[in-house]
Parts: sequence; C-alpha cells; structure tokens
Amino acid sequence: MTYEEQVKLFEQYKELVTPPERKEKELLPPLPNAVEGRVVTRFAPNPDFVIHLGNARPAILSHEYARKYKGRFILRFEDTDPRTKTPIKEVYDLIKEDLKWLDIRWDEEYIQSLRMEVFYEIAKELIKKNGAYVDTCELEESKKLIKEGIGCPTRENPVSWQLEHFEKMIEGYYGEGEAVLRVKTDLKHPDISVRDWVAFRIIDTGKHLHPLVGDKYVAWPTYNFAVSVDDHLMGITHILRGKEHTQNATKQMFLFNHMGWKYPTAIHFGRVHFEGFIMSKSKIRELISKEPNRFWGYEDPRFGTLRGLRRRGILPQAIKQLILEVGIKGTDTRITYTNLAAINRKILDEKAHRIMFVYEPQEYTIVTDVPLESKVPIHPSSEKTRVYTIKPRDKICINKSDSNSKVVRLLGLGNFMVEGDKLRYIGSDISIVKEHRVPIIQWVPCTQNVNVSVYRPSGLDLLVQKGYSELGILDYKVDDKLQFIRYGFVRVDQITDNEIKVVFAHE
RNA sequence: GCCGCGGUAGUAUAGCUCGGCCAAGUAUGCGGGCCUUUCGAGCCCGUGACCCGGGUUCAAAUCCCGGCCGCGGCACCA
Repeated sequence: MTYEEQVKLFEQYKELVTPPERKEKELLPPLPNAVEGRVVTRFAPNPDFVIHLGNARPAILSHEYARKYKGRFILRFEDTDPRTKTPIKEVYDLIKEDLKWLDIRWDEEYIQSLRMEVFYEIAKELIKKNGAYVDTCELEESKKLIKEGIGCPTRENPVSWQLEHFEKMIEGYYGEGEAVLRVKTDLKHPDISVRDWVAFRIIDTGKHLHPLVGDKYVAWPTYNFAVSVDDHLMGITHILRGKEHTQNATKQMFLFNHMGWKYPTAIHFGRVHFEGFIMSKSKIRELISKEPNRFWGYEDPRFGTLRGLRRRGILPQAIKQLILEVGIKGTDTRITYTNLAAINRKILDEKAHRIMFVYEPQEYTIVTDVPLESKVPIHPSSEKTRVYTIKPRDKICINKSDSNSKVVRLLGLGNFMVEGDKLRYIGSDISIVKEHRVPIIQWVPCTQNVNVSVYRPSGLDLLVQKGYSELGILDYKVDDKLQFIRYGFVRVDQITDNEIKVVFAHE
C-alpha cells in the first residue's frame, strides 16, 4: 500500500482510531523498579570536604526520589580511610548544614567509622562462606599473581586459617601493607581491579589518627566493602551516583552474591562540569592553605562549593531546580554560570528589593525653584516607597556613562536637562520620556549616601568596584539579596561603620 | 592498551523501551519588537540540533551493523 492510499484509508476510518495521549512531562523520570512507599535512597559523602555543585547532584536526586515515592532517605558518612582521605571533624557538620540549606531532610544518619564492629562481623560471615581470604603476600607479588590469574597462595588455605588470620589483622598483629582481606571474585575477570578486590587493609592509626575514633582500629574496610554492607543492611533499594562508580557495582556484586543478598538498582549519571569554577577538592584546599588572605575559605564565591554559591547570592532553590533539570542522564553536562544565574534571577526578581547604586559618580547641581520629592518603590510591585527630598542647589551623583544624554529622567524624581555640571528640572511628565526615549537612570545624593564595595568574582580574581548607594540600603542586613537598579543582583555580605560590602551575583 | 557507558541547537534537556502524531518540543543564550518611572521581569517574533556511513522498512532521532568522537574505570581512594 502506498502512503497516499494509507492516508486515504486513514481518513475513512479516522473515528475508529483513538490517538494515544502524549505522556505528561514530569521533571523527574520514573525510577526503575520503584514501588511507592518502599524506595530507600542514600547520600554517602566522605567528610573530607564540603558539598559542591557536583556532589549536590546525587544528594538532591537521591532525596527527591525518596520523597517522590514516599520512601526513606539516608545520610551516611563514609569515613573509612583515615590515611589518604582523612576525614575532617568539622566537615561532618558543615555537610549537614549544606544539606539543610538545600532543604534536604534525612530520615536516618550513620557514620561508618562508628560501625566497625558490624563490618568485622560481616567479614567473618563472608569468610565462613568461603568468600574471602587473608592475603599475606608482598603487595607486588600479589599484584603479579592476580594479573596472572592465580592470586596469593593463601587464597586456598582453609576457612579456619582465614578466620584466625583475619582476627590477627583486627588485633593489630600486622603492620601496614603486611596483610589484606580480599573478596574472592573471578580471577579471570577482564578488569584486573575487579579480581579479588581488597575488602580490608591495615592503616596505622597511631600515625593517621581518625578524627572520630582515633587509633582504636587498624583494620579498615575499603569503600567497596563498607558500601556493600551498609547498602544491604540499611535496605537501600536505589543507588544514584556518578559514573565513576560503575565499575564498583561490578565489584560489589561479587560480595552480594557470596552473601546471598539482592543488589539494589543502581543508576550512574555523568559528571558535572561547572564552567569557570574550581570544584576540585585538592585544588581548593591548596588555594586556601597557600593564600589564606586571598581566599575566604570554603565559602569563597570563586569556588563551586555550595557555600561559595550561597555567598554569591545563589538560592538553594535555584541549585535544586538546575539539578532536577539536568536529571539522571549518563552523559556529562557542562553547566554554565549563565544557566544557574537565569534560574536564580527568576526567583530573586520577585523578592529582591531595588536599590539605586552609582559606581562612577559624576557630580551635578540640581537647578529647581522648589524642593523636589522622590518616591522610589522598594520593588516594582510594591506600594512601599523610599522618600528623598532634593532641595535647590543640592548635589546629586549619576554614572558618568549616563550623562551623555541631553535629557535624563532621574528615577522617581523627574526629568532634567543636562547643562554642563547642572541638571535643570523640567517637570516630571512621563510621556515625554516614552516619546523621546529619554534614559531613566539611577542617582544618589552626593552628600547623603552609603559607601558600597561590590565584590565581583572573575575567574580566580575578585574585582572590587566601589560606589555609593542610596540611604535605603541601611534597612538591610547581611545575607539579604538586593537588586542594584540597572546594575545587577547582589548579596549583602558585610556591614561595617563606614561601608557595606556586597557580592555580585549576576545581572 | 584493556573493560564499560554515552553521542539531539552555544549550553541543558524532551522524544528512543513500543518506528509513523517529529519538516524534532522546552529552557537558557543570542537578534529584533512590545510593554514598563530599571538596560530587570513579563509578552511576541526570529535564530539554531538528531556524530558519520551503510542496512531493514511504504516509513528511522527511534531498530541492526560498521566507523568516528567523548567520558568513566583499570588503588591496600571514596
């Protein structure tokens, strides 16, 4: 049948065909294998650094899905490496603050370093199931044997031997590198890192004190072991994490199979590149320790940490919306600040009060016969205004770049002719402004104003722009977000006796 | 090198499971206009994409094969 014939036929029987409804678009796609009321997700950060935009993705998505399906959301600190990823005592709380700021509430909270006995017990069970062995070969020898598909000869020792030697590991009989517990996997697995992966290793906590448990333990579970055990014990049904973990799922599966556990549904999404922002933990740590005077710690607005973004005036709702839009795709995403700013602006515009701010002041004398009263609304949709009285011969400042026009309208005050260093009042009829496209500009009295410094992050630099704002800015407090008219959105950062410091958010 | 995942406008995302409602939707960006006592917001118009090549089919962004490109992993890190 040709296409034309089909169309003809279709027209004939049109009424009999009900077109399928277009699926309704939800912000989040449905979660595979999800049953309402039974979804359990978790966010599992290492408390060695605060949350940045990249970590916010698993945090927000895990939380959001748990809520969507009326399930549970668990916060779990994964702090089982006091040697190379040393947890920081203060950071446990900083992370919790970051999450609360994002409006993420967790139903349960765990810290892995406080669960060591659990890990030891499960390890022993695993050994009894012949699923693990103590490897006492030299590290290089071990690696070589695994590569050859054989493994350390102790692999074949009886369970009793394994239990005995694992006990010795826990008791501190071995020093660093002298013994590890390995999970028995496929010694022919194409990915060598999957072959008999390490479940426990010795860390000399006398040298590398753990911030919570000090030197109490020397046999520490690796990430893959601790994650597997906890994901099972805590009843996690869905794991949402970055794709750097895809291979870990393969490794963990062996442990789950040994133990007869069911592996959760795992979703791995791509990496988040935040253009123009530093997100690397090590890089940020290096910068703040090397140049403590130049950077404001974790909160520096030049960093992609949540704290940095907060200090810039980015709202948590904007971050959440951005992450939900990005979703759970496996591809990497390049997020730009412009994108985040667009969302932020939309939210901020409705509530940020307006303030007049002049940064390249040009002084003018007002020429008028009678005193003028200006009324500028604190927000375009607000009845509330700020009132200033301008008397004849008062001096006001406008931006130099605004002074090119022959006629200007000073916002809230009226229309003026520009005559040399004088501004002659010519009435306040708005219609001539529309008719002649007269620029409507912001202004401040030269004598009565407030010193303002605007901090503008620009790559690794922090530019400072000084200027004056109307007195109305004194009504606000630290962390308030304002819109400087015809300039951009800012966040009040610091108020001192002679100056207000604000951080520039975006236009 | 080996193993795995993925490629829709500048960016992000929808559609791909079940081929035709897709001459590809949405947001942002960019250009223009309207409105407006802010160059903001809002409204309107425009701009711009299915990685490439084969195959299957009346019909392919969607299925199959090959190539190319990108990303992740290859630790006694998480």
